[in-house]
Amino acid sequence: MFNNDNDILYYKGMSMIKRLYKQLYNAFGPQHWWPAETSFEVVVGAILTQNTSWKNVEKAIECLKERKLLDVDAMYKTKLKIIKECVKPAGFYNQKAERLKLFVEHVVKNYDGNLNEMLEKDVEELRKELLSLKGIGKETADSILLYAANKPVFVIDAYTKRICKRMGISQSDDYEELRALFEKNLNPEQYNEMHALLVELAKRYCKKKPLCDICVVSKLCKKQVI
DNA sequence: ACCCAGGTGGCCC
DNA sequence: GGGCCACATGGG
Repeated sequence: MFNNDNDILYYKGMSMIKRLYKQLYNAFGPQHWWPAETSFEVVVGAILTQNTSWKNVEKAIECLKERKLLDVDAMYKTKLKIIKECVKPAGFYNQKAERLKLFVEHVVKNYDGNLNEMLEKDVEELRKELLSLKGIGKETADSILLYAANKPVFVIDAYTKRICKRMGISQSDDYEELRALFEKNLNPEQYNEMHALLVELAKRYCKKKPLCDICVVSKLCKKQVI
């Protein structure tokens, strides 16, 4: 047993991804993701946060909550115009509102409005189903799979790609290739935490310019975190 | 006045 | 299969 996580020997023989996980977890602690109370809220958040800061998404979700629209049946019955008003702060509001509508329509028509029934399906089948919906691409689908359906799927986002490149973990831009790499190097119970930790890392050190994630590495190096 | 944010779909070649 | 572009608000 190792008694000190900062001891270099502790990391010997570990893959870069495993090591990064340990080091980020030591530095930042548990992230308690996804920030949502229900699985439907995860779905809504995942769609709204596409190329949008979480701060803006929170405003939109707050509005939906106040109007009692954070519910499959309620949203299904609500006019598109109302959804658009609520979702406005999250940007791209025309298409996002439309895509939320399409999602709830799918759940109502195929699962009698029971989202959990849909989420209990087999992973691969569910992934294909999600990807077939307009407005749900790989990252959004995998966020829903991991955080709403509790499936062992790792989520790759722009931050993850950037950090991988800068740290020399992988130069690949291929989504599936990166996903396979993380899934191979982590336990399924770590997928949730790792994705959240990478986002936290990026938020702390990659704020201003894309290039500055080079300083992520150097800053954390100085602190002997990485 | 820029640049960016926890992407996606549609078009082009 | 890759390279652009529109989509839109709010914060630095």
